[in-house]
Amino acid sequence: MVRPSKKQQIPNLQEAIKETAWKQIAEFGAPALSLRAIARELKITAPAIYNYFPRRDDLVTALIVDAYTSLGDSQKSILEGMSNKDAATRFSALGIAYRDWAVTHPQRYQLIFGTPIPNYDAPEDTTTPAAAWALLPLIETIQALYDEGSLLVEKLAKPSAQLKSMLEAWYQFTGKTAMTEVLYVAYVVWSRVHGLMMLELGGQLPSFFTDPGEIFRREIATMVNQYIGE
Amino acid sequence: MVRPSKKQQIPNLQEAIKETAWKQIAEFGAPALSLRAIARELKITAPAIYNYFPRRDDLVTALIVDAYTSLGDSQKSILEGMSNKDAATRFSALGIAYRDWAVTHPQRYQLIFGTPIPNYDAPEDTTTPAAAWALLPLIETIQALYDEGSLLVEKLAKPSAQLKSMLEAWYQFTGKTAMTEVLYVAYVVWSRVHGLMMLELGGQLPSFFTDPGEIFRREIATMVNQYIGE
DNA sequence: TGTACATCAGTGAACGCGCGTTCACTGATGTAC
DNA sequence: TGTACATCAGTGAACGCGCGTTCACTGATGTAC
Repeated sequence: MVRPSKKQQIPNLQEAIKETAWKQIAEFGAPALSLRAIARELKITAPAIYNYFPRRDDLVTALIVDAYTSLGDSQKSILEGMSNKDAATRFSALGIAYRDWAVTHPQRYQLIFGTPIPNYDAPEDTTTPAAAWALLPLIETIQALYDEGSLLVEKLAKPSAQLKSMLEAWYQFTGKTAMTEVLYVAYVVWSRVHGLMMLELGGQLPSFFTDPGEIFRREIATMVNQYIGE
Repeated sequence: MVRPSKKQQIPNLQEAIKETAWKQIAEFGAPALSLRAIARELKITAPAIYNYFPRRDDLVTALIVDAYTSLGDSQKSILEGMSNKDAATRFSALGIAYRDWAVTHPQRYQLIFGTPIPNYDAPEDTTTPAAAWALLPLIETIQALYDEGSLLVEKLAKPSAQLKSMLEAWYQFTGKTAMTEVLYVAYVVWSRVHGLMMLELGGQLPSFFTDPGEIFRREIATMVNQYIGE
């Protein structure tokens, strides 16, 4: 007969904490995340969490980094084995995958791109690289289009001096790996995709909005027509 | 000599409460809104607020409705006196005004279009009409373009059956005042504009992003080229 | 003009609650001899 | 194989705090006669 132990027996408690955190974020929203609620659900005491995350913010940071990494991985893996496909196809696949990831993990999406959690200060040195990682596949793909000459740069209006210097700074920031035109297109593409996702995930659309995915795919096609030639 | 009164003397306390609420939302974010904090700042006691807002959610609802109304008024007033201007000009002015409003009132923008407040349930019958009012000028303007034949509907790909029926439902919802093609374009336009604003207001852009407004104006111009002919 | 009374906006105390975090502890497990 | 000891993950009690909401009250103001 096994005596009930006073100690918990959850293997990999660190992961269990994060999983439970995601569950709660999904249910009550990121701003309502609470260590005590997590502990309650895991049937452990709140201070036990401190063995893995010294402060609440550290847990939030870990969740954010995980989310960025998960998105970045998903973007990256969709491109793998597609290098033989043409530019427009790769670009579209990236867009579709972006939405798929967001729809599958709406909480993760809201956490990294939605309204920031109150009283949480993101440590930039941890958070920014993770964010850059998530959006790198998009930039790289557009840069590849540029390199092969199928990005319709001549269609772009001449940027003002101020915009030019801003893009220049961004160019420096990327380690001169992505051209300013590429960065501009990437930003515009991302903003469009992001806008659609925020509307779709925000839960504020009227109930007759049954197929935001269709509109999303059409917008991707629009962008392909607009920015990709050949 | 005036004896100090035990009672407060704030004229129009209702408005003062809302103003203070906005101030706090701006500073700490909407999810951190607290009646006690508002009372503290106004130097009144918390229960006094209950004379004006029976529950915390009622205050939040009032703020949301005010925000929608404010945006709608701003959109509407920008169109006034512009009926003699051409379609593209009116459309652009609406877009620029949208951003101006959002930049001037970032908290209001986040409250109505950002991540919803946890533990707050919006009363749809109050909130939805206000939201519709805010976006009406955009829809009306695009409908006017459609009516005068300058909306490039032939450029739009044929919608799938599902998208068609969804737009049909929306058409019914507007009281058959806006055509399905108009609604589609309005949604796409709104999503683009919304995406740019969320990125700009989210505060998550790197510091070298000095001029998101320029990109915004270029996107408006892009949309004019894309959707408006003649 | 002066008094008695009703109204009602704001007060102050209290409620029950959940939160993040600290602290000394316990008891199961692994290690050394 | 058996004992002594160190390690350390998780416990339980406690802290100080802020929250939304309730309640009986007070006292300034307006109204009726």
